[in-house]
Amino acid sequence: MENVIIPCNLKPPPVLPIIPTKAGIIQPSEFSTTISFDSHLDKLCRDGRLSDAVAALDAIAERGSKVKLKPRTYMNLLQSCIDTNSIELGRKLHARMMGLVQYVNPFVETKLVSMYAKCGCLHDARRVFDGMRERNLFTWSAMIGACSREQRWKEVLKLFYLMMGDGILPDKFLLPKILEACGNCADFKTAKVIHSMVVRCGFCGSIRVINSILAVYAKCGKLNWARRFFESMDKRDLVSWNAIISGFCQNGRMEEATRLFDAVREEGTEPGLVTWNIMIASYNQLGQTDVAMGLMKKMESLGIVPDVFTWTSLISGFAQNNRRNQALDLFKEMLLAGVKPNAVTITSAVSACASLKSLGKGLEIHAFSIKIGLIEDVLVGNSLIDMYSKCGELEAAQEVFDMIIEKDVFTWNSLIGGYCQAGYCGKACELFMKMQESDVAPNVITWNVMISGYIQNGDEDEAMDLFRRMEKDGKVKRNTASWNSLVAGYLHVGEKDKALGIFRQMQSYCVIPNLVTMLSVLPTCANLLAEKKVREIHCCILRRVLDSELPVANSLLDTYAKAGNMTYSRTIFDRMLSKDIITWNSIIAGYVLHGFSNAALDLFDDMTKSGLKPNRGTFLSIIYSCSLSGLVDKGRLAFSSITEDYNIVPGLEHYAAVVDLYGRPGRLGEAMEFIENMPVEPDSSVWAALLTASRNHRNIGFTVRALDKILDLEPGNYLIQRLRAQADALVAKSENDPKMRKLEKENATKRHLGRCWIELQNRVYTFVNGDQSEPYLYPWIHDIAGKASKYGFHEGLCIEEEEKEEVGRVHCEKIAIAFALIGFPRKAQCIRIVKSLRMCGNCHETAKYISKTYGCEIYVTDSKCLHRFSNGHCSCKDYW
DNA sequence: GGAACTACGT
Repeated sequence: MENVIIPCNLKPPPVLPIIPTKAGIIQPSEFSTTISFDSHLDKLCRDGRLSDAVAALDAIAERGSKVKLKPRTYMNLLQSCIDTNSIELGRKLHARMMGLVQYVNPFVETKLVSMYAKCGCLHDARRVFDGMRERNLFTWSAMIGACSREQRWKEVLKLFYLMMGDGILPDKFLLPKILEACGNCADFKTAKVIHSMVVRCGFCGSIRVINSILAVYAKCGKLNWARRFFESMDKRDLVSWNAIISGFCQNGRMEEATRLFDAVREEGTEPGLVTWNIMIASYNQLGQTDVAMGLMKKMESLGIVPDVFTWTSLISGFAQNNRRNQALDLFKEMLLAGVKPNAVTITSAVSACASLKSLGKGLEIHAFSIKIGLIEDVLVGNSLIDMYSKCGELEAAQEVFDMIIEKDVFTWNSLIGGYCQAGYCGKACELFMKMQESDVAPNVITWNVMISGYIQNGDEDEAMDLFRRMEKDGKVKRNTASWNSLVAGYLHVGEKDKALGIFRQMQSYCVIPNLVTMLSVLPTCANLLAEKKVREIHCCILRRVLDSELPVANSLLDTYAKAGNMTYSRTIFDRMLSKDIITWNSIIAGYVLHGFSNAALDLFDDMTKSGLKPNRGTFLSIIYSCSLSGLVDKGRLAFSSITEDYNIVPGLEHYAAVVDLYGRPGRLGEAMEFIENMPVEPDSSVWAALLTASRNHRNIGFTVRALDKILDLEPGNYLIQRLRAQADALVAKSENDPKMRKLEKENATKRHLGRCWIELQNRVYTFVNGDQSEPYLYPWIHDIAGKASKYGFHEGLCIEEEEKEEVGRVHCEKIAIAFALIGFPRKAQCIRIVKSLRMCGNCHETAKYISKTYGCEIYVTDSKCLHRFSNGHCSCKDYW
């Protein structure tokens, strides 16, 4: 601002009194000229004394004087209110006018509408507008302009039709706004109406109107219309090019967009900053952030300086493509380049911090946004609330919430969600109540957030109550996400069956499940008992055409593998058009699970040939495949290449896999040496791998060492205590060890852990060791077990997880197999059993024998691994 | 009195 120098010898001008002594008449002694009350008020306005002018009006009205002012005076007063953004004075003025103006003047009323509209009081503008008897083009323009500023596009279109009904046509200034609304509502019909109107009324001369029409066609995805229109244009400017390029970009047709981008030059125009921005933003949205980055470099080399749009779209592109740290680096770079971020930029950067749960960086940007005066922005505030909630800093989130003056539904939802996530349902509920009293109504998301908050914190009743009430009390229609909240909530608290129940119910209510539903429900079926359920869900996925969604296909193939159906898993894999690292890892892990190590290794080769980089999960499967195939050296090589070639720090799971690798062929010494040289402290999974190895190779010394190490780490582990006692008994060569008896007495409740489940004809049956529910099975069991032991049973180190089988205490999996084969009306071809403990050697041999003599496949998942018995062999190669 | 093409959060 310039400094105004006031000469010191000059007296300040006389100050106008608020009201002349007699209404409307000015005392000649006070003023050089006689002026009317109208001009008195005008002068007050011009001098910036708007409040005095209003006070004068007030005073006059209080005296009861009937003053008739010129409409022009009111308009000037209102215009001053607009210029100085003085909404309170404007309201006062409005109230006075109601009493003072004898006749309704559409011009004054229009001014009122535009005052309210410009000050953001859409409601009041609408009230005045609705009360008007006569509206002119200005009136409609003011109202439509206000709605368009507030992005209330549907209202804009409604107003447009009303206006046409009144016989008033929009002019070339109003048309672009209405067309913008058409674009945002995808209202192609109205756009066509306007197009023909423009042609008929001769507005074709306005390039802005023409560009707007082009933009609507492009935005509505009517690219052929847009192209034809574009080609028919007599005159095109850069904006026209931008509009058509943007249309192709938004519909993902990047090739055509690029061709058009090149065509700009051919026409002799240079692509401008906006043109580049459109291309850059599109590549970002498509996840091709590197291409976008390259474009920015190219644009800079051509001398075009990236602006806040360029930077912001790159930052949000990186943030949304799991490259949040780079997004924040870009943010810094932008500041260094001297480009001032705006609310959208800050929002993107803060949301990157939120996903990173990086409180430090979030705080920095919070402080920065205060510095540059963006803290009151609702967008910035909302993202900060989200960031603080995700970082568990609810007090800070609350503080930001309290600071936001004009809260929107996101503001409320973010904080409510934050409290729910942190488990403070009471606090969330309090806010939920307050929100209902505020002028922001809870939307379906608010209700869903509350529901999932309650259910994840174990308050099922309250959640169901909200779920029932939302439609009636909340006047909010339930959506798929509402049902998903219930499904995910039950899963969160481990209630798989209830989650599946909700899934079924949702289908009976004809609610269409979506990707999220499938991704929640599928993993619940990742076991041998649920194979049929997986097929059921698979059908549902096909019906909803969700099989083309990569995450769904990945989850489906993974679940099939875990449910024991490798054939379907492979079919899905083969039919997938695009595959990512998760796809490959899932199928490879599936083959390892089923003991097909060669298939796993072959797929690993295919995967690396396709150019994908293996990650930790891939390597884990590969080491286990090598272990299964006895390829110790190859396995060791794979383990070394984790660090050497891929720069990944191996996890404990990788170390355990290497112990398994040495352990299988009985290279126990090397396994032990490997453990001793580990750079990290081995955990019980590493020792458990050694335990398995030493048990399988009947090395009592190593067995005891491994058991002792595990007991150090998990002193309360009953199973390990039992095995340890058995080992002592074995060393003492006494079958009747007192320690063992003491242990079993103390843990009487834990003893009957031998339990298994089997699914037959859509029903799951449970059996415990020595189960007497089907006594007629026993003769068959004893007969088969006898034959099986002759067939090839060799005693291992007799340390088993459950008590020895005696007469009348047959292990449950034998009973289950017998039930499936002879107890059930239809003989099963494929038997699927889940067992709580590790199978004993005898049951394992029996299962192998049965698979050969009965020609069936038997799948047993025990606490160690999946056993697939077929034709007398087991997928674990007798090492488990 | 005023306009077209570009970036965004649960």
